[in-house]
Amino acid sequence: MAVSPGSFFGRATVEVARDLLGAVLHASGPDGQWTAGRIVETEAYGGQDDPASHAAGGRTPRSEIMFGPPGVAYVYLIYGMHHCLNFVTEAEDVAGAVLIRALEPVSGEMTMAERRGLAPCGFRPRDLCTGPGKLCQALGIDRAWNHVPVTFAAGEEPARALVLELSGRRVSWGASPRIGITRAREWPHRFFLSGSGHLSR
DNA sequence: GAATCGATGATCT
DNA sequence: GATCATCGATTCA
Repeated sequence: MAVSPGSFFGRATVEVARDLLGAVLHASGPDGQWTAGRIVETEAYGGQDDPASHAAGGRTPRSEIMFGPPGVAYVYLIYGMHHCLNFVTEAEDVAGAVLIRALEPVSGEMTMAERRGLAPCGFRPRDLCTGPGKLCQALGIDRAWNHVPVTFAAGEEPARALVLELSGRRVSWGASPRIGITRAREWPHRFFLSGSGHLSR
């Protein structure tokens, strides 16, 4: 793959959200355990022009990261108990981020189940990563991952590394309105792999 | 299977 | 003090 993380993520948020579909995300948790899943559902969030975005009100201490360099993780806590994983997009000083909504587990399912508090055997793979909060728990991601750079090849990092495998992406995707928000609901900024059995509800 | 509802804390006004 | 991009338990079917 010829592209760098900076050039891949430093594009229009909607394009990045669509191009992430089918890519495999590998993450090494705080315990050094690797897990991986295919990205099957994303949502694009913009800047001041997007009323549903954290950056809608301009730069604040929290949204500052969305204006920063592309290709890093943005993790925040929602409803007091769930983490959400985003990737920063667009050029520097332009706000944008892609929310990762659902994964199809590829490897490390046992580790995921353990982190999610599910039984070691008998759990359903569909219960592991079919939602933003669930996949963060399964991958061991919390706010300590803020600013973690996304790379395209495994490095030496023992823990809290994000490696994205862009090869082998599928092309059959769809778009729909975003989920669970109250503003700008009608924007078709949610993207998903057609026919995936691992989409969020 | 679908619908309802409460928990919970960082952030910003 | 209002907001919020969720989940899981519970209910009804």
